[in-house]
Amino acid sequence: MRLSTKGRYAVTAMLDLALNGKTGPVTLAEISENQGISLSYLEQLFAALRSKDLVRGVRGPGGGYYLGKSSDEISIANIICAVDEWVEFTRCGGRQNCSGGARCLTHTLWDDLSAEIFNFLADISLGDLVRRNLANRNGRDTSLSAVSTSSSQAA
Amino acid sequence: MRLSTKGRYAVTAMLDLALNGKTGPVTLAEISENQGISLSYLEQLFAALRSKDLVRGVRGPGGGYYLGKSSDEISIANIICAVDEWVEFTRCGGRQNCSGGARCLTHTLWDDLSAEIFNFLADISLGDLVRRNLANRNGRDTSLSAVSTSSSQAA
DNA sequence: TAATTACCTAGTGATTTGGTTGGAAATAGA
DNA sequence: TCTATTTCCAACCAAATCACTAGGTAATTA
Repeated sequence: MRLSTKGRYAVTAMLDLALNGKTGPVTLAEISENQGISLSYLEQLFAALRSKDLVRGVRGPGGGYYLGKSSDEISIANIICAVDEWVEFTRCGGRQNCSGGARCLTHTLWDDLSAEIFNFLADISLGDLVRRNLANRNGRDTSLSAVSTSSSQAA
Repeated sequence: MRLSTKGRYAVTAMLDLALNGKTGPVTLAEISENQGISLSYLEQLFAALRSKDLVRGVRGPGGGYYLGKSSDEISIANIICAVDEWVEFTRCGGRQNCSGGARCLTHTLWDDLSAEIFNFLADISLGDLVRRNLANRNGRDTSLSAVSTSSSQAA
């Protein structure tokens, strides 16, 4: 898995779209202005998002972008994978030349952990984030998703 | 947050250390051999891990690295933060010049999500991963941590 | 026709990645 | 004490990635 600033930009832009796209299409110029991301960089990100059907573009005056599907059907994992080229994990290409077994062992552990992280992000949708915010206008600490058993360790 | 191949290398190396360090110190040469990571790159990673007291080095023949504390006291988030320089999230530096409010809104949403991801990774320890593997020798699908409510969405 | 917008391609400086080289300091064993 | 081993440390490097700029073309509206 890969979670970089590029993915953050994409998620941020999609959030902007989910929040402001209720009435009509949102232009990249608006998102650029709102989020402080350069227009051309947004174009590149949205090319990737469009290829995965996460957004739908409308050309011409009055055009812009819509979400490609309902905000509940778009997970954070979907967005990050679209722009960050889901890096395939080196799992020794099956079982070949995995010297000693110690290598395969840690690879397996890492793969399991990666899958867990992916599932975590796949379970949070754009809709979840938006609703959480609306519900949290003056309240506090609304749980983001079904998953929320944090405690024990801090930074 | 930031989850790159660099962090993956660090987690993988720490897993190797947790698995093989029961009897004595583990040399970087062994980890390099086991995991296919260059020795010098490991040195750089372990310099960062050492500065955060996640590992303890012993010089000289028969030397190597120990875990700096119990594997239960080392979270995945600890490891990734040590090598990846925990990127501070642009939250508009407080509340200044955040045009329109739409920007602050998505920033807040992103910050909340980031915190959630961090908590998720902070709740998984090296010890969890090791125990999961031992428990899963011939069994299947042992839950990794307390957190495991996945369903609904897939890739 | 003109303005607006998505869409496309190429390039660019800065940073990060993952690695190499060449050591120095500490320690165990001969 | 000498030597081998190992961590430690600094500088440097090619390749990739990041975030952006520049300069268009295609579709659509008024």
